[in-house]
Amino acid sequence: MNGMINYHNNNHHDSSNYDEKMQRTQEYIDSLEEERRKILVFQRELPLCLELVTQAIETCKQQLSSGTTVTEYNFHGQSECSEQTSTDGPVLEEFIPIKRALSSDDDEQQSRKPKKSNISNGNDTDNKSNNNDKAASSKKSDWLRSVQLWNQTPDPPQKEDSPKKVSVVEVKRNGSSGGAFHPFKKEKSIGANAGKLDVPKSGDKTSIPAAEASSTEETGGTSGGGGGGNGGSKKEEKEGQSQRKSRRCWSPELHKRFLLALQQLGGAHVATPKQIRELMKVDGLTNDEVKSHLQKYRLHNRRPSPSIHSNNNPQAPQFVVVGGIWMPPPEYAAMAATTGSGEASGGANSNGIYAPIPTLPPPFQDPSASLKQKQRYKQLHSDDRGSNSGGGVHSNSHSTSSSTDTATTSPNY
DNA sequence: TTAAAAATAT
DNA sequence: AATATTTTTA
Repeated sequence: MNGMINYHNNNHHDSSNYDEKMQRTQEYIDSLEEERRKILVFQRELPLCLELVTQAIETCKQQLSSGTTVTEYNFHGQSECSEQTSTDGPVLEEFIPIKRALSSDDDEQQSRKPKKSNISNGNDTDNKSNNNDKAASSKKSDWLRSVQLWNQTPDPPQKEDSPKKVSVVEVKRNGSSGGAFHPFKKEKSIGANAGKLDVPKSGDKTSIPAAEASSTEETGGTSGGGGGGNGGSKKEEKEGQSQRKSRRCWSPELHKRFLLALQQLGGAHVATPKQIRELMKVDGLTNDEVKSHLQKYRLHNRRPSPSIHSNNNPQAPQFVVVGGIWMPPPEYAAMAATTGSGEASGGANSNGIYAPIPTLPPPFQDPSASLKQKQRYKQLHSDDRGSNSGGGVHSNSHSTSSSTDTATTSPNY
């Protein structure tokens, strides 16, 4: 701020050289200070960096005040940077990993190419040329905005924090209104579960996708390829199956329902899209959507890597699969203990990631499910699941009832 | 530019 | 119905 300090007001001094040096020093200090402000945000992560910069500033100021020959602090002379832990300027160059050009929130230059906004570091070979610090303030703000980008988790509106620990260190910018702009807004209280779940989806698939401003709510905001408001036209396109459906977003609630259905059907591998859809009772949900989601779910569910078996990595949260459904061990234990009703809420954790599993113990499952399990027995065993050397637990025949096979994996889904 | 999610095709 | 591929979005 107040970027320009008018140093050298009286440069009448013919020793222009001196003034020049002073000026450059001052500029450098300014740059350093600005840099420091930036780093300040990452105080936790880059304490040493902060310290370095601070020291550098002090050093420079001393030099400036003492008026001694500051002459050569050639910043990027990479020459001496090797040995010196001296904490002087040059080091700064290392720390500028910042990439911006992430989303600029509000100002959209539509259709503008994202010009590469190069962040101008303080450093410079030709400091003269780019000493346009015009950007001083604006630059700062931009940068600050970008700060929260790094973990900007697009977490959906999601019901407020569950009591669970929110361990994340991140700075969320939730508070502000601007935050989530999930196109869909579902989040009707499902907990209340009026039985009717308003689906985020537009009315029906068959109808022309176009005019969807669906009355009640939501419809996929992202106007699809058709472009949202295509008032336009292009009827000649065969209406039957024209545009792609607008992308539907599976809200946590929706997913929760999905999981619920899944569990009632006996697991992801035995459930069938149609059944799932019917069980979910979500209005407007199509088979294809469920199918797609199921596919993704299975995909994520698959054993991540055979390699890590004996390696119980303590830091990786482990999940246990029960009847084809993932659940965190503690919950599983608890549930197993109580044999209680399956209403352990699951679905999405606070991160908005799927933390699967409301599950119910094997005891009660749909008879049809078990039937299907039998039908599908071959398939289940044809895939890679036992193929790897691991401790092939499951080759032994298992009755349908005790289908609990356990495995550990990453919590990806 | 990549990766993930959803839609669509086979 | 399951899986593969393509398209869209972050």
